[in-house]
Amino acid sequence: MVEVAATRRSQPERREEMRRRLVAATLDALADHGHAGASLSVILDKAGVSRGAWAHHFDTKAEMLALAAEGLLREAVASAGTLSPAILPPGDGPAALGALLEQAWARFYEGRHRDLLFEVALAARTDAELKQRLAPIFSDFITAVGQSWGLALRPRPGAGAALADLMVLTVYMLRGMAMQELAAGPSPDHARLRALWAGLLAAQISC
Amino acid sequence: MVEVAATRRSQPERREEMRRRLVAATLDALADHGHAGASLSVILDKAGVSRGAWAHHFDTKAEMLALAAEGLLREAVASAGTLSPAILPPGDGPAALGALLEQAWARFYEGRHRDLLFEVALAARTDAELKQRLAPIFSDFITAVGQSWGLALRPRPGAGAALADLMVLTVYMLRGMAMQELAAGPSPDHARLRALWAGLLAAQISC
DNA sequence: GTAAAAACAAACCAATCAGTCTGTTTTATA
DNA sequence: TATAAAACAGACTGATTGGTTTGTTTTTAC
Repeated sequence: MVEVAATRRSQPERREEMRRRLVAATLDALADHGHAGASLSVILDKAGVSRGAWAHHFDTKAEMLALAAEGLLREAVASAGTLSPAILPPGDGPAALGALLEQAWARFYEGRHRDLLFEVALAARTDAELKQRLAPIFSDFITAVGQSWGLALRPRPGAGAALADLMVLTVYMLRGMAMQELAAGPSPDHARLRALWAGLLAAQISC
Repeated sequence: MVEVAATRRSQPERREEMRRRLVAATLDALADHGHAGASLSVILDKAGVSRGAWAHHFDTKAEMLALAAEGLLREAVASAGTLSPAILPPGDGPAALGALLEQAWARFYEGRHRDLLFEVALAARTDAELKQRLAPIFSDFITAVGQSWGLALRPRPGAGAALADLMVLTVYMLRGMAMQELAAGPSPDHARLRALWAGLLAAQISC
């Protein structure tokens, strides 16, 4: 009889991995079924975790959801801070700005990440506790975009708009476009519209 | 004993009014509690309608929700078509465009209407049947904005961007801003940012 | 090695979910 | 005015919800 060596793990290891699995499964359930469909049973199935084990690590579903949402948004804030400087090709304005837009689009406003962002924002709307925890992170995201994307950019001499403001407007536009794709499906026009936006920005920004 | 004269109503009247009440209550519940919290019981409480009466008029909650969402969006499409021409003050560009933006903002992207728009869009994401019914209306909205807002506007001679595209970008920007307010609360910067965008538009558009 | 604590499993619970069933009231038809 | 049909009310149903309870396995501390 072969005895499979039960991988012995310390309790901190166990605890951390279990909580990580549960939080990940919460986001998976949110992405797959939306806030309304992400029941505890669905989440636990995805995590492969029993109800009893779950209860040992979290008091309520709301607490677990809040933790998952906070993690998602904090990562987005951190990611926003590292977006622009590295990827901007030097020289020609519209193309470089276009590349920045495409990076932001792909990172935040397509696919699963976009879906989660919207699900979490909407969930917070009607849940005071969740809203209180998430609202400041949403604000941080905009602040991060405004402050850090401008690092590799310079306003053109005669430009009437501050760099930070232009970057915030850009993010808002991408978000609205993302919502359109979420609701109506992807549109072939959108890549062209992003390039058009980059061109308008280039009149204000040099890089 | 006073006999209150029971207001006699025809069956078509009854039917129509009951369905109208139920659809209105569905939107109220959606606005107040979100998709996840808008249970049939909540909706029926708001409507003041019994379960039996409801069942006589709708087969499923999903069907009623779809009808409510369709109505909401079709009204928005119609409203988008009548937005610009009447309200634009003639003459000076940035101010007129600013007024257009503020109109659009107030009509679509503030308060209850904004909340419902987002709730409905997100609900459709994970509900294939609902998505199939709503997606074309979301597309119609963008088409309507692109086509009709340009009626009172003219591109400036040297402008590189089509009017319709600029209007669509504008709506996307407003939407993204709306989502920020939904998630993080209203921001005093946003009115300024809208005016800033109106100024940038004025470089491309004369009116 | 042994006792305590942490981790885990699964049966269980009251409340609520969407939807149905049965019977009553109101309107329409003849 | 009698009969049928539509409108309505409220009790009821099985499934599912978030959460609890009881008992077992694994890790830790002595």
